[in-house]
Amino acid sequence: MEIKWLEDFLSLVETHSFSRSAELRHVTQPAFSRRIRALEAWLGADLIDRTSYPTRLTPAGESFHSHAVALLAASNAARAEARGETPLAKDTLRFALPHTLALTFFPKWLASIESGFGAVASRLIATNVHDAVMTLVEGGCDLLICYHHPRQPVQLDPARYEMLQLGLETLRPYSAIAKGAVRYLLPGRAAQPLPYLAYTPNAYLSRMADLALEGAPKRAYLRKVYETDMAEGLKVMALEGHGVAFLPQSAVTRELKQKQLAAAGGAEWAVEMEVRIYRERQGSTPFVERLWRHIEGAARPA
Amino acid sequence: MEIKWLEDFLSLVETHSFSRSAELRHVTQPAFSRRIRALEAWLGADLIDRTSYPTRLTPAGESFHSHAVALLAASNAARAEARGETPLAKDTLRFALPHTLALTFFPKWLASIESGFGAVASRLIATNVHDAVMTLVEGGCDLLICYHHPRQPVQLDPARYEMLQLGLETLRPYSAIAKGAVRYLLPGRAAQPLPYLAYTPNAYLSRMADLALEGAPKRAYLRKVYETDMAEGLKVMALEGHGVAFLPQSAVTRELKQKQLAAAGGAEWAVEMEVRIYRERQGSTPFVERLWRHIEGAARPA
DNA sequence: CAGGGTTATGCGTTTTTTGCATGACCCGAT
DNA sequence: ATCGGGTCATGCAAAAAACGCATAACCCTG
Repeated sequence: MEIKWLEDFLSLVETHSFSRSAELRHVTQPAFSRRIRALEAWLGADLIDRTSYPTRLTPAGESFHSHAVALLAASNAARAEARGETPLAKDTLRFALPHTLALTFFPKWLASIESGFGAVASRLIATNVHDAVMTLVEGGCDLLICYHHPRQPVQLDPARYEMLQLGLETLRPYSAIAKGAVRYLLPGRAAQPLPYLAYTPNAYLSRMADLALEGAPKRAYLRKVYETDMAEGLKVMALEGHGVAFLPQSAVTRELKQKQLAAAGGAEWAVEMEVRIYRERQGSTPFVERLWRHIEGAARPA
Repeated sequence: MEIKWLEDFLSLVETHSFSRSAELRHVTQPAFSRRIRALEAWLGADLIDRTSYPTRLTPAGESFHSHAVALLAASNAARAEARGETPLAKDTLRFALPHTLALTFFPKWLASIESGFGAVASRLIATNVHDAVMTLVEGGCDLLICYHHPRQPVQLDPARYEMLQLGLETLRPYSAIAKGAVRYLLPGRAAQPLPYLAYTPNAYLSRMADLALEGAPKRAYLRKVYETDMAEGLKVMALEGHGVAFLPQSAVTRELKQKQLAAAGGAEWAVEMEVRIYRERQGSTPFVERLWRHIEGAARPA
């Protein structure tokens, strides 16, 4: 049995879809399907009821879920200890965030929390949205902060995970400024499409950018010239004038003020996302509990 | 990471030898060595100090040992539950024994224990000596009963595992009876070697039979005609007159009485082994504790 | 009962693991 | 000091496993 299979299974429990999980786990759907079957064969019991869609867990799958979480947590703990990683100082919070939020939203948000709550020792795990969700599920973090959009919902069972909205974030197209004017402007022309700095398809913001393009009243003429999975990677390319990139507003506030970047289109090209924070309902330490109450209080009036 | 690697590691902890564990785990030494390295690579820390022989555990290896045991126990428990295996009735003892002892020694021994102690509900896991030892190490059983000989010691740390001697067992060569006399008699003749019913090399008793042959004053002339890893398998072949087999005395008491088998040589061809019972010092249930005390009392006067 | 979306299967290819042969090394004995 | 038996590591070719692609089988919805 491979530990990898447990991660596969947990991803499948979140998405309820073989093809979606396969994508998120960076394998093809047949390979993913076979890995789940291998896990089932090893277990000697079916985990998934495939007779309908969306797939459901069998009772065995239901009961195995908690075991899988515990096994992964134990294996991670064993590894951490073997590596001699210093255990976290007491009351250090473990946050999991997608890269972009870690670089833009998080520092300011933490400062605002600390101003009312007091200092918070924290460890930050920056990955992509899916892995951050997996980290929460596996117990690798106390709190998860990520984007949310109705068309690309984060799959976390509300019965198990509690959620608060921390704010809103607008994703818009930006471009460098040349001679005092924005260099590229949507929608572009069919004869001369704009160079497009895109997210890799597996990135959460890739789907958001697609939504923005689909939702706009006009069709955009774009020619993909670059791909990466981090907003910051697109930003530096945009700053160099390589093209148009959809970026979260909070990632570009400084560049806008310094007139290095400008919106490459009006509000019709924008998509609004929530920024959410999640925690597991069960098993919070008193410290997490107290902080959660504070966030709740700070968020509600807003 | 593969669960298999954890079993490899536990075997290595027992034997302190890559080559010996490789043999016991049914892979070649290079493959075994690489699997241990793979485990170390995954962990990010060395487990084994290879600078001297016998190999020692590094501090990381020392600390990982208990984690590995716990992980294996958890994975086995998860599997058992997923298969819907009914949990053992309360106070059911789990015994691990090599096949031969399960068929010969155990029934009588258990009866003698029950006569003084009262009924004991038990589940018996019959495998080979090495896997039985692994079962104890992994927490898959409460009690381990196996052979012991100074030249082929069972590698269990006395600090962790408590031991009692249950009795002695003599391994001797036997052969079918033809026309009132033993059919094959050691040492045989160089010109006409005796047909030999042998244990497969990985069997514990294979080594014991070798010791018997080495320790005898005369060289034996044998021609291997059959191999299997269970004494009972050799016995049925011997009964059919296929040759000479080294068998534990307790396996042949009935056949000797019924004059179907006879010793194929005198006491000079015999090897005496202990029958031992082991348990983990820590974590015994009160019931195991009570039974252990009883065995102790029954064993000491003998 | 079509059509889009989902999981399973067949097959050729790639990657990984294994076994064998051999090298490097340690240790005790001559 | 060096030899010899035994140990673990490494190079390489063969075997096994996993993967991706194409496609079939299937389910749900309109």
